[in-house]
Amino acid sequence: MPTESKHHHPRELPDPVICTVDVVLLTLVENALQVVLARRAQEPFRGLAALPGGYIHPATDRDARDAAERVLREKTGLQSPYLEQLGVFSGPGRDPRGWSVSVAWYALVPWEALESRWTDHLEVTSTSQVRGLPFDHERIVHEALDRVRSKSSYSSLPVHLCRESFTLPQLQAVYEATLGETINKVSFRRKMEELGFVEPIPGATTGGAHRPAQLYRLRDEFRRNLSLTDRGINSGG
Amino acid sequence: MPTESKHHHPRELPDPVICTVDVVLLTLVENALQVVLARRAQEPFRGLAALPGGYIHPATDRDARDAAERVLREKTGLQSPYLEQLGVFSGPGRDPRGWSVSVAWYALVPWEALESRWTDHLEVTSTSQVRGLPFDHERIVHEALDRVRSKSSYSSLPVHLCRESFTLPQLQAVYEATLGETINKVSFRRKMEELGFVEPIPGATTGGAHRPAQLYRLRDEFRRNLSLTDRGINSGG
DNA sequence: CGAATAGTGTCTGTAAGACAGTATCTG
DNA sequence: CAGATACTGTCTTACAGACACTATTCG
Repeated sequence: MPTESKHHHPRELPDPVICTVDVVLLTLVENALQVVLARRAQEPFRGLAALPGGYIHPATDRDARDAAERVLREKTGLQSPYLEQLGVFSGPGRDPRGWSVSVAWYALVPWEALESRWTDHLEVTSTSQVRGLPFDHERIVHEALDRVRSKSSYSSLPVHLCRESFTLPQLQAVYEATLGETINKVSFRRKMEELGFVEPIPGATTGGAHRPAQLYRLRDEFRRNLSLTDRGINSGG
Repeated sequence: MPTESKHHHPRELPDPVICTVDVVLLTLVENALQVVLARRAQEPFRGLAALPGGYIHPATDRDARDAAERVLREKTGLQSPYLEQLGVFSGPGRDPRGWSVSVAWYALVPWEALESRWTDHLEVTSTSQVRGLPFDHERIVHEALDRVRSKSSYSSLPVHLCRESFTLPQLQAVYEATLGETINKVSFRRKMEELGFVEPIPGATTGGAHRPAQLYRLRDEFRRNLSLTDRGINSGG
């Protein structure tokens, strides 16, 4: 990858670049998408709520994904949520410490996974009103939301916001929350059948008032890989 | 983004990370997708054909995209091809110099844009037989191909492999090349009408034998932004 | 039985693919 | 006019959305 044309001398390395990871951790509270923020323990922006992030540690991280998983673990205790790379945000101005590269990731977890390990340096904000974030974190959040919305329209992505077991009406509500629009019930169920990433849990149904609903679970093959369709789950992608 | 918990002392920075960009430059020769490789002028892997790449230069690059554009300019003379971020490839093993982060990009250009500035340190390889690339460049190429194929099925992406003016049958052939499958002619023309990213050039048609074809051009609004459809241009996404 | 939620049957409109037709050039 | 390529009209099929119907619980 290097290209400089100094001949015969040991070549100069360019100035070092600050290498970090940032994670947009999304969850659903009462069918509204929320971002999880962590109060910063260090400068810069100490005390401010920001995306969970940190330096890449070449000594211990196996790659950038590993760094993102470590950061998530350190700040939220989450072990292995659904995690996907969003992209790189870079430049001299985004971090006051200097020219930086941040590998941004987004993660989806059911609220219940967070609730148990909650600590007071964490907070949740509705995605519709994230404001005042340091660095370029607001831009990162918005790009993550765009990505999640777009992927939700043709994949099993939103299922990772659901608990271990869920009903189809619940899953539909989750899709509607991430897509920001209502979905036709019949079409939705047809699509879920076609995509085949959920399976009914034999004999398990919801209790409570009204007709009980069949409980479903994510099929194992789709824990790490999404199920995709080209024709779209809703009308407008 | 940093998280270490040293109190009151200036915190230790982690070891530096090698920061580079790599570009998967794609073009079409006789309706077959080709990758453009550059022979490496420097160690490691001096003399081997590899993806055009190089260090990020914090002193002069405004961001990673700027670095990728510079690298492309330096190695191929290309000024501003269609260029999109693919993602980050990282880890201790991919570069013999040490723990590295490469921001990978893919670019699409018409063959004619390259032909003129060709130099002997460049070579083209059919995407179906890229082999023996250093680093993890083979993986990067394959991910770029997946991405291009997938985006081609619902966007105007492939048009960037066409020259300034082109006919609809030519454009269809380009789509078929990137998708690797034939497309129904009527459906294709309906889709192009619907997507609306091309416009007929008034009065311009092809010469030569047979019925002349209407020449089209990319509409200005879609030079930097793709035109998207949710329903797919071909059958299988 | 009524309210409420879960789940299905079926009709209709829309959009994609197949196929065959018409159009326009060269030699 | 034959051959070749560009373009279009139209039929058929598949799928998405609308809507109404049935099913099953609780009180």
